[in-house]
Amino acid sequence: MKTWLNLITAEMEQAFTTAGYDAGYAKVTLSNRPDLCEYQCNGAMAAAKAYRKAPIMIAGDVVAHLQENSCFENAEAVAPGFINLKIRPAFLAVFLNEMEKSDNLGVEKESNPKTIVIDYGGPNVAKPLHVGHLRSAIIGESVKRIVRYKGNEVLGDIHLGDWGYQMGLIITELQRRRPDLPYFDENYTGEYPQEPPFTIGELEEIYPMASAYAKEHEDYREKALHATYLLQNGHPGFRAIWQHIMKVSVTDLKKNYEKLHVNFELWKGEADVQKYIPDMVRSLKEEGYARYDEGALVVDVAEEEDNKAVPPCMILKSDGAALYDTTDLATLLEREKLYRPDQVIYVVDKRQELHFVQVFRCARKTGIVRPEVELKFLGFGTMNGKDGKPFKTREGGVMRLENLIREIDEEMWKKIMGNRTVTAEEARKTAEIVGLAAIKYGDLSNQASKDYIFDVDRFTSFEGNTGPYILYTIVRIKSILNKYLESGGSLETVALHSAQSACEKALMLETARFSEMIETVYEEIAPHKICAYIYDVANAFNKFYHETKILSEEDTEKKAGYIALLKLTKEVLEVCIELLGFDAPERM
RNA sequence: GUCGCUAUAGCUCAGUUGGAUAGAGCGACCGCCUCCUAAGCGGUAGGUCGGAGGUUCAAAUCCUCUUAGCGACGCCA
Repeated sequence: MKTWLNLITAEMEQAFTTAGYDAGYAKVTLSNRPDLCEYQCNGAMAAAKAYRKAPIMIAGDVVAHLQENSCFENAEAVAPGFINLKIRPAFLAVFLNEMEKSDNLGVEKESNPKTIVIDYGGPNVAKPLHVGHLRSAIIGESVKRIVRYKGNEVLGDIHLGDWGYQMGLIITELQRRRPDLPYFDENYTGEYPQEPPFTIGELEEIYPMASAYAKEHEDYREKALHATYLLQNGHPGFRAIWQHIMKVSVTDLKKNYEKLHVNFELWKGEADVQKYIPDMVRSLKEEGYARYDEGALVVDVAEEEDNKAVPPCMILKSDGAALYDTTDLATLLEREKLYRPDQVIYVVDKRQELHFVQVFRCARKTGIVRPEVELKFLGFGTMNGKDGKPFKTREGGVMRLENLIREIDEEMWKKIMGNRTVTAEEARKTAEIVGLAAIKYGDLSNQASKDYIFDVDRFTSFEGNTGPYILYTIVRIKSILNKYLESGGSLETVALHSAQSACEKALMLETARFSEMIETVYEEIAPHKICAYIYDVANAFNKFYHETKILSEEDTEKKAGYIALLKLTKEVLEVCIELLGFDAPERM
């Protein structure tokens, strides 16, 4: 099904063509002067130069050539050459009824579905999730849902940090506390225990303690580094501990991400790709891509057009150890091998951009990825506190994600209890649903690439452009539809009619934009445009609601038309919040 | 030092890829509940789009210069 804008542009193109002008000038856009018109076409002004004619002449010409019964109820040429357009209500109603009946509210699936891997999340095993992980999770999940909605095959990969120094630290600390464990007995030959020697609570206490201690004590640090080395080289006892750490930690991570409504198809990590590194390094050397520089093995990735120096991609440190360039290359290698993706999208802190430029270039140059694979870096900005500086706890420490969520839920709960008479238990559940919406909407309504200010008071507010306001609007619609059903109405038989009031038409025009909006969001990977859109829809609905008696409308035909419009509005809003990654409650 | 990003109302942000009088929300002020959730709706005040040039019928948007803030620049990830 064509998008609304394409549909009405097609009529304008037809008018341009019959008037003797290139159809390329016929693009119709949303009006920026709502007081004058609903849509406009500025093509006459662009065409003026090419045809050596006054723009107003062209505009008048085109208007005269519009078909008698076109989708435009009114078309007017205005100085210096604008064409102001008003939509014929009956035409709009027909479009919306078709949209309602179509499969995806009129959104076309990708004709050549791609296989896409999205790399987001990126938590470190054994370290608690903190606010720094929030943006990647929220944005990545939304991006995943958007590209999937368009019909692509999408794999979300959490890309765990599970192979680093933190593992050595934990092993070292565990050994200090419990040297009697079999993992540390070099002569031990039996099976290691099935049960992990720690709980998630202990693990979370061990890591920060060991990390701080190592900074103060050089010998301890050396030991942890050596333990890391032994682990990475297959020490059986340490491998067994590593397995325990992974199991305990991943279980906990799954629980936490679930709370955020973020889920991953792939729980791959750095450890999974270590096995590819030796062969990869060998072939990079053999094929002449890699060279030694100051003792380190590097691949040059600078290009002539660069106006800044792009340092080479480092494959091995001078001590022979791999580093993150290496791991990311090996990860691409594995993805090619296992999934053959058409596209890989990285949702990562924008400060890592240079690193990914290096990795992408190196992967292309050396043939680790096929030339046609699209590698995309989606950098996001920092989440700041009200003071404009990176978000911290009141004490100045790193804010744990759990605590942040708890704080928001608590705030939400207070507001719900203060305003409505619901049971405390229902309020708890609702607070969690609304709280998640508050956090996600607060994040996603900003452009991902920019830094933004995380303001609890503002995000949890029910007023203005917030998650709770959107949910409130949906709940209002649900409530009316439920009452309609209770009174014996059916949602199956209703159909939209031509708008009879300005606010009804405004709401219909907003809903009609849905598929066009999705196309833009998909092309630009811009979730914040979904937020801007649903805010417009919610405003249009609330105005309509305020001015229209729906359930008490006596003309049953008319009432059914209203109900159909509400139903469609609800569907649009629900698809949108689904793509943003949160749900609406039944009541609030 | 080099390169990049950002700068729009008191605050937080949009701005349909160059169009008409630059828009929202919050905060301030003023109205609207016998009525489907007032967690709503309407209105008033608030701007040299960081600054200076340029490109053209038209610039917040494109180009150059400039100021300020932030960030990245081989052996951490």
